[in-house]
Amino acid sequence: MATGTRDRVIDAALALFAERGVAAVPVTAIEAAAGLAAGSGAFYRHFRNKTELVDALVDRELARARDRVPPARDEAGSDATELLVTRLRADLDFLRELGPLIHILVSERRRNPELVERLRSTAFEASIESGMAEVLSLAPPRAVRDDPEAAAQVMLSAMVGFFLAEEYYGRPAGPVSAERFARALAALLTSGP
Amino acid sequence: MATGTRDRVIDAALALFAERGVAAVPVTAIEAAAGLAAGSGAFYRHFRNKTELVDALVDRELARARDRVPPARDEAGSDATELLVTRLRADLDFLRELGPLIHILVSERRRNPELVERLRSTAFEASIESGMAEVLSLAPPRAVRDDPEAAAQVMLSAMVGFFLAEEYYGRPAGPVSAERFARALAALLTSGP
DNA sequence: GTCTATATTTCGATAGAC
DNA sequence: GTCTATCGAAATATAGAC
Repeated sequence: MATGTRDRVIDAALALFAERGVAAVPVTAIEAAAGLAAGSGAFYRHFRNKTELVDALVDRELARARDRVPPARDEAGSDATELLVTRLRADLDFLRELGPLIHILVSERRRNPELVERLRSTAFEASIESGMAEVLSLAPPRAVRDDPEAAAQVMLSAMVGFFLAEEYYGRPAGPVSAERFARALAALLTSGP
Repeated sequence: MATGTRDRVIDAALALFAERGVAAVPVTAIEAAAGLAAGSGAFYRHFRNKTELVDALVDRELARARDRVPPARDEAGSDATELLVTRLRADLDFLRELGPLIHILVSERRRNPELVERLRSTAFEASIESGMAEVLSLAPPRAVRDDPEAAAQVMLSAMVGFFLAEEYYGRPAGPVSAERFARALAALLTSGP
């Protein structure tokens, strides 16, 4: 596999970086995990250095995230809360898929301020906007109607906070499962019966 | 200053670790930032190695966080939402104070699973419990009464998520200020007029 | 493209003078 | 306790055979 190795290196690095952090993973460890001889410079046939690998990795994973098709919605016969729960479940799955990339982006944020700004001004703002539209379409309570933008950020922040606690603590941090969390959040954001 | 240097080293390391991550900061950089000659082993008169420094740093900062006295509440004449906003403001200030420590704990979580568990089983669970008590005492809407534990975790997760977005993006990530965020969250969790 | 081998740099850690 | 000096280990990166 001529060009397949490059992707194997990225795959190996993605897992190692997410686990230990970029700075703590030597190139030799990446080589080993990618099935190359550790200590051979084989890595350098594919990337000039570790920095360039990080860039390529982030580019590839962000593109992958962008291209991900949102699952088709089956809304028939559901009430507002139920619809929102479905969305929140999908959001959490998405975050979980992106988990390794997120850890890397966080640990590399100081070395890549332009990337941070790109994410903020596109992904973040788009999330708020779409969250606002969603929540407004679902018979929201007064608190949501009063400031839909802030309510959308509450929704987004809560999901991110839950996801990160899950990641940090290894498993659900408390007695509240993801499903129960999503239901509680959805119930707060919709009037319900 | 005999023992003062030790604390200066910890202070310097706290800032550097939070900024770049523990693994990426060499001992020489810590020495320089603490006013010692970079490359001299002066560091090793105070700590056996970097691992021991991390332990001492985390211990010191966690003790500092535990000893922090919560600001006295002045509740007279406030309604439920207002009381909760006050609490959320204080929570966010607390998180901001702990910012550097939080980054270090996150980046070191794989190397210190016992510490992670200690945090989960004390700080996390205590936060949920006290959040649940607080939110139940404030004329909550039906969604909160249905599952107060989950509602408390929504509150905690939202605050953590907001705080982390602020930290990651450098400043408020979107058009919603901390104050506006706290108001929206408090309004969702209380019936309010 | 991958290997063995190695040059080079950086970092962790210690010895000994002051 | 801090310094200069330095050793040894580990990591980055290159050279050249296959």
